[in-house]
Amino acid sequence: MRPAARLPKGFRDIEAAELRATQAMLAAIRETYERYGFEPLETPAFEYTDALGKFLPDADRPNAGVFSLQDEDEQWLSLRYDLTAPLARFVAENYDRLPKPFRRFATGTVWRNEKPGPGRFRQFTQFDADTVGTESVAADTEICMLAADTMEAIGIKRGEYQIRVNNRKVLDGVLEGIGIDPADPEGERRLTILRAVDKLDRLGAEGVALLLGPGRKDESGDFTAGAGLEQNAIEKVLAFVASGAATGDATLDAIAPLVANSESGTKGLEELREMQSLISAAGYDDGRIRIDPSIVRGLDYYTGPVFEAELTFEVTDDDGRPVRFGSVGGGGRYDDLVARFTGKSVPATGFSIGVSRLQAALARLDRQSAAATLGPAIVLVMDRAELPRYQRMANDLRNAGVRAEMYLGTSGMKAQMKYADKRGAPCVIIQGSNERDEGVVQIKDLIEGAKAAQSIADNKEWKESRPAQVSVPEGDLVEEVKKIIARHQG
RNA sequence: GCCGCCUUAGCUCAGUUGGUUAGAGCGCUAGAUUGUGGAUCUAGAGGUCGGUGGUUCGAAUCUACCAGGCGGUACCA
Repeated sequence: MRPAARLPKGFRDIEAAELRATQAMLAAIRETYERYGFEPLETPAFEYTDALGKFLPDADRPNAGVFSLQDEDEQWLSLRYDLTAPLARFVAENYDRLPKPFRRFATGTVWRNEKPGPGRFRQFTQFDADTVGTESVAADTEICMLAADTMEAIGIKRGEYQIRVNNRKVLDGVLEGIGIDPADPEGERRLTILRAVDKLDRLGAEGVALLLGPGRKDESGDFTAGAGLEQNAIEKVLAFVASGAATGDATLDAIAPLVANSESGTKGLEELREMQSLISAAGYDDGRIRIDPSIVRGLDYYTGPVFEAELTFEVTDDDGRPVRFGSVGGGGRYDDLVARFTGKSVPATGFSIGVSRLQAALARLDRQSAAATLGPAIVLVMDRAELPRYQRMANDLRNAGVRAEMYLGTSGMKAQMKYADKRGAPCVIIQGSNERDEGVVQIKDLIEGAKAAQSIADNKEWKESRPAQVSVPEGDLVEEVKKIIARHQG
């Protein structure tokens, strides 16, 4: 039986135009990260599963969320699901020789074995920057500024994005205030609360209130268990989440009374105040970076500041319905990740851009950075006996830095013209026996030709007028082709 | 994982109360046009109607299960 030619679920092929746009975006991000002084680092796609911390509890098998396989020595390997866990492994393994703080950026493919959805795939690209080895919130602030600069570097205008900042310690302070111990190792409830608050933008305050309390039934009738908080506890959490004000300082003042009785909350508030003063000193308090108590992040390894990059414009799908892309980047401080390996706490903070998701959002906006790239100039094969001659023309063009190819198929001239059209060729080079005898080549500008065609309805006229076609001496071929390309690259 | 909706040609979709050989537009291929991508006209290729069972004299149509897709929700360490 023949295998079906089919793409695995949740994966996708990426073709030329998108690939070029991706490369352009990666280059812009990289340039920004380099400018902040981060160094590139590449780690492999696979890590030992235990290094990723991905074994199922109480089982000898990796978590279902990661793609895993067993090596010949029966050790479990998993494809990385983010770039942070491999960084922690790298730092732990090379700790002594690395400069501290250690600052690196990394980009690459990550894999998650989860249910795919629109804009959510099982393989995608992230671009991370992290600073490892300092507790200073200056490092966190800088990461936020980096995130803002990066958004602008890839063509998102000021005002179209926002970097939102909060602090887990403040949140813990609020939880303490309602009788939840954040340090409780059985902190299921804390995580449930975090995740509930994380859904604020999607479900609204009423939805979150249900998730904090008895639970919520969604529109399909499915029920989600809640955190089981008392009514006044729910109100306290929601009050905190809603305490965002017009300015960072006003927000901080609004938060202050809510965490005044908590040591952790007070510490977090101090950190936020320090960040706020650094942010405004750098001028990023103009809306680029904002303190927002509703940002919590669903992951539980964050220990201090957390950030999210959001797009503030609406994106619609092909049917005009609004699409929720969620955050296009996020991060925060994770002071305990390296300690998993060394036992020694190493403070770290970082940010990850979801390149694929960001690009999908930009594509919806029709804002792909790279315009349609011109195809190669095509040398038509009019006479197969003269292949070497055509080959030489293509070579001359290539040596002059012009993308060119000789038609490599075996079809006739009409098909060759169609091929050139489909390839987006700026022009074709035609030399049949007539031209060869005269020592000339015909060069047809396909883009001008297409424009001219719009005003020609009659086929005879279309053929005879040969729009946008010139005859030049063979020696002028390269120069003429360059002229045509220059005209269309403007 | 759970809930709901959907699946007919490469794409977008028609298809009567279940009734002969399942259609259209676009796209594709070829010709009209001995050496010119467009336009026009003509012809052609392309379908086990998502799969497998069931009901029926007869199923694209009804039904059960499965797969895939979409949406919601959960999970996303």
